[in-house]
Amino acid sequence: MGAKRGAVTLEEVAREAGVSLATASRAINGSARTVRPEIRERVERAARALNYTANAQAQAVARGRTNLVGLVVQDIEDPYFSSIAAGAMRVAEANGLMVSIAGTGRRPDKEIEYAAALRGLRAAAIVIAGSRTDDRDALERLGAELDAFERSGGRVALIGQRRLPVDTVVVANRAGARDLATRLTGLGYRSFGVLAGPRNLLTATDRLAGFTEGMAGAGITLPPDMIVHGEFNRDGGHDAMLELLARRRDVECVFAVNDVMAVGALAALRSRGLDRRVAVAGFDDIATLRDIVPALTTVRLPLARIGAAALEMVLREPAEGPHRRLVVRGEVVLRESTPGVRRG
Amino acid sequence: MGAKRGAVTLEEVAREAGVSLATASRAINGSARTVRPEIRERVERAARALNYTANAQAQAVARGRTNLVGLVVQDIEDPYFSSIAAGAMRVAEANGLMVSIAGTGRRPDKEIEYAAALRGLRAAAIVIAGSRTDDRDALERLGAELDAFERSGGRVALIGQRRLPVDTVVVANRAGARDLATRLTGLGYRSFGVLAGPRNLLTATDRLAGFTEGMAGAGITLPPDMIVHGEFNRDGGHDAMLELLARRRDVECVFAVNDVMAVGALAALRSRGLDRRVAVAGFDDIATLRDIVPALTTVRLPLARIGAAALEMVLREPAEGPHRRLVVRGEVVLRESTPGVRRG
DNA sequence: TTGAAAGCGCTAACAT
DNA sequence: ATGTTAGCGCTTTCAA
Repeated sequence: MGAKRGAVTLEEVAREAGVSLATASRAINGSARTVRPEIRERVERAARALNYTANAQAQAVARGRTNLVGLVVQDIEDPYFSSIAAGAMRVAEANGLMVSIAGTGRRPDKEIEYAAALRGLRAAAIVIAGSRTDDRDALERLGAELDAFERSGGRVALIGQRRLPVDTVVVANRAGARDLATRLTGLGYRSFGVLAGPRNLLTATDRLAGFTEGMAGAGITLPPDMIVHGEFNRDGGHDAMLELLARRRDVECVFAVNDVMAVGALAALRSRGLDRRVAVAGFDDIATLRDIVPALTTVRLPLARIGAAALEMVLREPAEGPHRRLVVRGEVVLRESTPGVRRG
Repeated sequence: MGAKRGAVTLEEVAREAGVSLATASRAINGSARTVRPEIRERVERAARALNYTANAQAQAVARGRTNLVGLVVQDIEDPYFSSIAAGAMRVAEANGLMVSIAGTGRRPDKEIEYAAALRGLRAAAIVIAGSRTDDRDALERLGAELDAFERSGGRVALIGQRRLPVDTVVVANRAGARDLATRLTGLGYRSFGVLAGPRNLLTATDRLAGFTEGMAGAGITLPPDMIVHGEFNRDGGHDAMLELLARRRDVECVFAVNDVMAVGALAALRSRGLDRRVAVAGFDDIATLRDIVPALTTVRLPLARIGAAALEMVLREPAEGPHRRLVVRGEVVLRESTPGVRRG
């Protein structure tokens, strides 16, 4: 069977069933009751016999639309993004869509490149998670590309990047960090350090800003030398923690702007024998890290729901007019890593 | 600009540049020096002016091939799979390919469904990670679908599923678990328990079998009631650990068939105050878990490399004849979670 | 209800 | 080197 090179085409199915191409198309992929049940049955049998699967590309060209959606993340290996992706993929599956994922490795240029590629694929929609640069130029070019994508008929949703005029799921990083600071000061901490991540990453800077605000609400100021910037990953947290310890030994509580960095910070503290003396808090509440010891105080983000919400938003008919904006708030979860200040 | 609905077509670019469709095609997407630099420049300028991006679907239909590869994983949120995906995506990017990812949620049917969808998309290749069921029927249907996919011109690589006649990256689960058992017995442990995962998951059963072999090599037999089956995730490890404790209190060392389960087991032990008394080992060496306390003894698998290797293998010209098979071995990493038996 | 035929946007012979 | 034209596999008018 299938001696011929290449895939079975609809024409072969039609011939096998003894009907026209058009009828075969209607019977298999077309709309409902325009074809007689008997014929339909015959066509379907032929299709099955030949193991026919419609060429989605050809359908896309003919129909002028695809069932492909694009998802752009920084790094699929990072649990933050893999959870978002999982949520988006569930929605895609529920809607019969295929998902094309691309990882940018945190290079803004790649985002633009992939957006263009997805425009080339005529993707129905594109969701970008993690475009959080504040680089004016890159942002502008991304905006232009997304604009072109929308004009060509696609829909766009961003996660977190509130500076572009498209549908957006906004994560309340600032508010979450503020709440966290409030709770931590409530626990009696007075001397804080922040492992702040990259300077040009909005997610990171928002969390830093929110935390500072929360501290201010308790009448505490964050000294500049208590802020250490670094990479947004485990090693970044580790190294920043060591740097902070080199600068100041009087820190009571450290806020790492994400959980993965917090884990690095804990490792650094452990290597110095300080893990019992310095409290650590993170952000995200990464599922894989919920069992670490000490259990990590953090701000829980419903990551999968965020990914799902972004795709759902973009799949709904566009609300012409202002772009939609869904704000997702995090919830502070206090755990053992911030036991509170012992008095006496 | 772009007042017209829909995307800019090559024809518009050609008209704008005052050349024929064919010339425009050659200048932009075609092979090299068949078009005069001057004209090429003119076409490129027109394309840029109109913000043209080739319709990849139409190209695919015309060329008879795509630059899309499919990746099927069980659950992208699971770090095991997200690392594999990251590796595959790196290779895809290096080769100018787009990656379509699908998650099956561990349902073999979904694997078949997605394979069919990818055949419909005329994907150049498809990599399936985690098809490890031993369900005869599902396996057969998957085999048939992959066969159809290959006959229609696509290439297939499997990760781990050695029972299907296609290119495969085989993870030496058995050997890894055997080595692990050998090392653990060498540490002085004599009484073992195994948190074995699902009965019908080959990855899990292979690891159990290998571990049993390794123990046998040290003259130890694994009593049937020391084996507890359960889910392949954190909760599965947690619950299985509790069940094991309910059955036997004399276990010295527990082997969880993957790291995520091991983390669950550690949590269970901790809840019983036994985390200092029972040693725990896992499998995979998940990056996100490398900093947990106690540091987890495990079998390191180069997951990203495995994903990369699978795609690379399938991208190379098919070695007609027997299907290729790349065996990846894991490496035992002893850490604090298995400190060894104290004598005296 | 069915079929013939004109596209969809692009590539690749085949001419010139 | 460039243009003409016939496809690629499918959908969708438009007739019948």
